[in-house]
Amino acid sequence: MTKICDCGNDEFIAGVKKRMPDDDLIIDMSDLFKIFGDGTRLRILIALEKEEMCVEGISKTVDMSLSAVSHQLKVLKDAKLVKGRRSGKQVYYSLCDEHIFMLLKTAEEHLREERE
Amino acid sequence: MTKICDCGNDEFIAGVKKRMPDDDLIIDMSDLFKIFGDGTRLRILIALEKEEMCVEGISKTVDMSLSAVSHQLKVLKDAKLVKGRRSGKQVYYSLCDEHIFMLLKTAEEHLREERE
DNA sequence: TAAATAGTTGAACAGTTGTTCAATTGAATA
DNA sequence: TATTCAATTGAACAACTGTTCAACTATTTA
Repeated sequence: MTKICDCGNDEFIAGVKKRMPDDDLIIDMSDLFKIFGDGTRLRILIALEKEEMCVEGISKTVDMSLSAVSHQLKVLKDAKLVKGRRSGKQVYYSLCDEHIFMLLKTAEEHLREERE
Repeated sequence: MTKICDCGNDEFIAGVKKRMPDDDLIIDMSDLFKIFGDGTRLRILIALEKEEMCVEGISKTVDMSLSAVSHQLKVLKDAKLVKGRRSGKQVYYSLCDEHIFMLLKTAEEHLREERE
């Protein structure tokens, strides 16, 4: 008979809702994570952390076709995660923001710890 | 005539490759990010950071059907991000690991900074 | 200017994902 | 025990995603 769960109480739910970040921020967050959530893109980002590279170099490093890499670079560029600078025939890509790399490091460390 | 890009040099590529994390880790990382890359799951995680809740409570908080929430809870449970404890008719869910929450906070802060 | 090289782009396709709906399970209560 | 409530599960379906292929653009070199 006793109500254990407070979830029937609308005020309780409203209280939790109020403490959540606003919807726009949550959408932005999940969009950002979505970008990291693909192996090819993640490998491109990690590769670019090591070296600035042209598309062909990235393609060889991550073992993906030139076209596939170029498509993903566009996604990363649109998300302002990488930038390209043209030099002659090549376009050299690098990370926009080293800052974003803390995210990847944090995830990496978490998983490493989880492993042993 | 001068070769500007070092990407034609196989040793250069091999060098970058060697400095990358191994494939398994990259797959684990992208799998983790994939989970955060969905708005419903992200909202569930953020809600559970605030309060332990039963499925109906979560469902009301994130404005999704009971079934949709339950399906996503299974994904989160399989990934060891949340755990459930049964108490009577209800199952109460909470975060497995507050540690993982640093990731979300890092992303949130990054986006907040980017905004203004 | 013509050819070659580096990269981009759009359409198409297969594979994956998330939600809904209906059926089902598990626990408490009448 | 039969009923009710809370949650889970599986199938189906639509929407989305990532790769490939072919065509195209931009820059350099012959």
